[in-house]
Amino acid sequence: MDVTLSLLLGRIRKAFRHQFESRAAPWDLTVPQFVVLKRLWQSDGIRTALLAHDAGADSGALTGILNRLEARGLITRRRCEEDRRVVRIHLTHEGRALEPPIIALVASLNEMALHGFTPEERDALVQSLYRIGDNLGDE
Amino acid sequence: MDVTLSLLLGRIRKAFRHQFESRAAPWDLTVPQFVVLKRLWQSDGIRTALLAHDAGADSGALTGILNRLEARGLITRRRCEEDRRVVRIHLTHEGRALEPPIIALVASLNEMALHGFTPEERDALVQSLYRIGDNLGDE
DNA sequence: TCGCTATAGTTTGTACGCAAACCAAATCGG
DNA sequence: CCGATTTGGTTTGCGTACAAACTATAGCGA
Repeated sequence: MDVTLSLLLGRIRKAFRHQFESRAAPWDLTVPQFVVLKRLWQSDGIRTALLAHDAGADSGALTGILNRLEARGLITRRRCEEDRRVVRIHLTHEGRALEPPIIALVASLNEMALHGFTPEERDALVQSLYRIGDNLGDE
Repeated sequence: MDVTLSLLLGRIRKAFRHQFESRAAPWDLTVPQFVVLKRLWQSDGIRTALLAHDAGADSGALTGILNRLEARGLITRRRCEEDRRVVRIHLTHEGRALEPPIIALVASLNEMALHGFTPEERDALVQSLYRIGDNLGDE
């Protein structure tokens, strides 16, 4: 086990991103942008801080991602009236329209990644990954 | 399994990096810098392209990493005499001296990540990760 | 030998990840 | 009610990842 684990994860991450970006080329989406949109598809109009947390990005990085998504007309920013420090992110019609094809794309990508795994193996893998996260103080 | 797998891997990656960088703080090393040094500890004097490949970075990113390691006196660049396009990377005394503490650090970090795993579970996990890499066209 | 092409690295431009500095709005204590 | 602190986001600076353009050197064929 000299693979250092992080090298292994890094290779998978790279392969995953490469597959995603080549398949998502028609929409010109990066993985982080997808993760942000995915969270918005679940609940539109959430605030920046929650979106950043759930998407696994810090607020600094999220600002740039949101700028690009906004420039492309996929989302809009709206100041919250009750608390004017808060910005709420809303999907546009175009942003919402991406959900079906992109979700299907990612589902097939996950299927590709786990091709040949039995349900038990998949479950064991996911459990192992959760355990590692816990061990490393994921929080 | 809506976790998208990539989110799970991303969280682990982040936790791993956080742990590494806090423990490696005395040496001020990033994970990519560590991976490059690790490869050099195995075989000093290899060429840039091989180093980039084995460290999982492209040559473009490696240039920056090597610049920083060189500026800190951990490595030196040397033009190859037979083929003057090639640059060979050599460890300095300081760079070589980092090996024992950093290797020990990473070993304990891997141990932390896999705490509570039986040898069989560890093996199954590593095999699963290799299979995923293959499925995604790791190459 | 001359031009063509391939190869090794560096440079450049975009997109993040992360931490720290910053600004504006809200809240708290006296 | 006012100053200090806290909170929500943006900006900035550094370190990659990745792709594309560029430079220098090598090797190849006519």
